[in-house]
Amino acid sequence: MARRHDPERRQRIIDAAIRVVGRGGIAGLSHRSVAAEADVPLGSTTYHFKTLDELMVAALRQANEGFAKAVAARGGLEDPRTDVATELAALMGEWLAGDRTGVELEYELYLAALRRPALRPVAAEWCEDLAGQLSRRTDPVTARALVALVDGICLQVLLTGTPYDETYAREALRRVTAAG
Amino acid sequence: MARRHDPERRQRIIDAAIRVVGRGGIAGLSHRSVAAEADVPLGSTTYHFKTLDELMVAALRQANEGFAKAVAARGGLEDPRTDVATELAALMGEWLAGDRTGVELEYELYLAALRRPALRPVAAEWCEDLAGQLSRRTDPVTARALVALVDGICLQVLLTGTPYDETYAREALRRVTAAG
DNA sequence: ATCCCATATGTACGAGCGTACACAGCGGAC
DNA sequence: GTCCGCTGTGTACGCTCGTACATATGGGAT
Repeated sequence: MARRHDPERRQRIIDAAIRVVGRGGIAGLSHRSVAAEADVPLGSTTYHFKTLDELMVAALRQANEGFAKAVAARGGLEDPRTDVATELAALMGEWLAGDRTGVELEYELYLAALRRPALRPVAAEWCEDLAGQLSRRTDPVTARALVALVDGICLQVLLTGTPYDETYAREALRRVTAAG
Repeated sequence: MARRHDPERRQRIIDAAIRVVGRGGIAGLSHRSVAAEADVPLGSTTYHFKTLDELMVAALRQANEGFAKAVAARGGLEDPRTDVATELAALMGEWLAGDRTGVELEYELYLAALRRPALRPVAAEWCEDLAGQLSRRTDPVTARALVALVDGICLQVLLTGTPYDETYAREALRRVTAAG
């Protein structure tokens, strides 16, 4: 049999789950499909994650961390010389530019919190993390509003198929940043 | 056997689908569950709706119409004496106030467009309808931004479990309405 | 009166699912 | 060295699902 006490086993399963959701959506997520993708036996997935909710929590948390790292790496949100609205609009453009796969995956896990209370704390983390980054440049209320607007704009692009309009996004974000 | 050529049959199935999604989410939607809810045989649902996507399109469209009617009935968006931001914030408060069932149902069908291209035109209709109503009071760009912000604020309430803060929503909406 | 077809129905099939459970083997406790 | 428990594995059960299909029937067209 395969080696025991594989410390990477759990991580391999999470990575596989993310690939499965990216390819076929949450609808295609099952203990079996993840096991096949990760090339581990069925019992291994059910052992490490009793329920699919648990697996989704781990996958969403990992996706969030990846996004946060990508934002931090870009660094524009910390540079006081850049305009927050411009920077956010550019960030969205970059995110939405490539194929839909990446952003679709993250939003699908994020939106799954609508019906799965277990995911809500992780979804809240995402909002708070982004709002926290923005709080270095604006007040908390504005930061929160910006996060909501970013979410709304991305969603409309993804849900309606409308192409992303960076100029429009920048203008809308700029209005929110303009204090009371 | 039951009577033939029942003209209400199709409508009964759509109504049942909406109740099923409201109760158990899209995950619980199947030809069988809808057939049971509508008290029709299985073959009836598969006959009228070859795929579940078709059924979801019909359900989302009906839900959208219900929402549009509710907004129109409130009427505040047409009264030039009211503030658009205040009116929208109040509308959201009303919508989010009761149990989550109604708004959860509509958002779940709406968000399903992320992965189901068949739903995107209907999701786009929803955005355009609301933006159209708002266009009587503001320019089209502002209207579009308001719709995005409304979506974002509602989502964050629903996804994170945060209680709705009408004062905050009104302030954020007000900033967007303030012309550039 | 006859025919045709959209509508309506019941049943059966194969696939995939979560779950449960018995068993295997490693590693630390003692 | 012995034992125990956590990690890992394979298999089988019962269920629900979409789909296909043979069949029934009513009403409009001819």
